[in-house]
Amino acid sequence: MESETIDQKPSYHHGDLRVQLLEAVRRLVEEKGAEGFSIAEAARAAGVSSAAPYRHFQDKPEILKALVMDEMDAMSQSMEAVISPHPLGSIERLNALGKHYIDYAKEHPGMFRLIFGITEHHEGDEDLRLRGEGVFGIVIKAVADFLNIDVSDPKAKERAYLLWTFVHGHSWLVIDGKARRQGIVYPDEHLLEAVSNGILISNK
Amino acid sequence: MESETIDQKPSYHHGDLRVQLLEAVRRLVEEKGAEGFSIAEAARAAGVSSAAPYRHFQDKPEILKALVMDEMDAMSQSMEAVISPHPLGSIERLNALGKHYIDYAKEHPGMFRLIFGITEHHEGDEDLRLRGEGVFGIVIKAVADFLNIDVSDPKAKERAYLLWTFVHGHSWLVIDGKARRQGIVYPDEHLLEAVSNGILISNK
DNA sequence: ACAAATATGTAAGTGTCACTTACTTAGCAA
DNA sequence: TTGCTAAGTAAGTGACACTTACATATTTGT
Repeated sequence: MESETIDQKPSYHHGDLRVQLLEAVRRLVEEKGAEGFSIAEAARAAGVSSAAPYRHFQDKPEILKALVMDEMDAMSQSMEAVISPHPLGSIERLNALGKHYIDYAKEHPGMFRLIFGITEHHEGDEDLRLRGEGVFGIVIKAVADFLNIDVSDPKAKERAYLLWTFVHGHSWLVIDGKARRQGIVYPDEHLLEAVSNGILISNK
Repeated sequence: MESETIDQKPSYHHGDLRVQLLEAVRRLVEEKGAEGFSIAEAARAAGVSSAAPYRHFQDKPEILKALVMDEMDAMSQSMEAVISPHPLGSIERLNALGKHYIDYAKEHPGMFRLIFGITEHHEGDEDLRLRGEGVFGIVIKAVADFLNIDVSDPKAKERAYLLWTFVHGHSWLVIDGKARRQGIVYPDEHLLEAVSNGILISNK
């Protein structure tokens, strides 16, 4: 319970601008997409001048990066959370991860596009790469456990990548409306099962 | 041989503006991405004022739509072309389609993002939906032929969709650099084989 | 052949945005 | 208290999407 919207001492200094800007940007990205939001509007939402954000972030890409880093950290945690109820090495663990990815895309399409589509101005960014590795590592681990091989076994990474391409592709096609527009109506669970069956079980 | 860049009669009317604008936009999209190009710059490239494009297109989305429609028509044709050397019902036909999709993404990432990512301002557009259906239909047909079932069999569409999610996801991950940054180095052919094997052959 | 209608161009706006610069204010450390 | 610094502001600059009023070609009807 720090300070919420309650304390409105309209002091010259905002006191919590960085955080509130990121909140505003998150909301705007969700509403208008990563390309549709403007720093100016986020500043208005936070009640400061349009120049104020530049005291906390260099430019637009840097704001987006900060948001993505926060969200990827949260993603790692929520991924761990969704697999925890299922026994180690079970296929349910893997399906839960896939479902989680797809659900996230459906519930937060704007953020999904941002997180898994960013790269434009962040091609060599090590902070982002590491976080990506963290998330992907969870999948590799689950695959390795399921196949009963070591995480360092190249096969684990290869299979994990194949699963990733599916959920990634499916997520995009769903949030872009392309799946529905082509009459694709299979429930996610059905697709996930078909995929893990084809990729992991058939040629185990 | 209509008129090329050769005839430079600087008449008031351009004569070929629509076409040249689309060419300029295609180039700019490839250089700067679908969000990075500007109508103003395309107009400069075509040697006209920044207001001229609005005689041919209502707004930015409409220019992009025109470009996408042209490109999807071309895509249908090139898809037919790449499968034609392989025997009907062969797995090579399918792999050729997948390879073609991935190669297109790699060679024209800007256009790929545009074509397979558009939807922002075109959610209900029937022209685009139909063209998507045309492209997807080619895949469904190839799958049906391979499985020796009718194209109307729901199984054909389902399997085709699974293959689509894979090549779609893989293409995005590759052009976004996420695959390479996570140390994914398998050749496309290897992945394609693993997938068609898992999705189509194992549980044929 | 010629005039009117129409298509296609321009110049000069408007409003918004990203980002900068010069200045101001508040908080903190000495 | 004094001054350094962090974090605001106002007022720009230049680019862009899109509009409006006007200009010039081309086409069409007679």
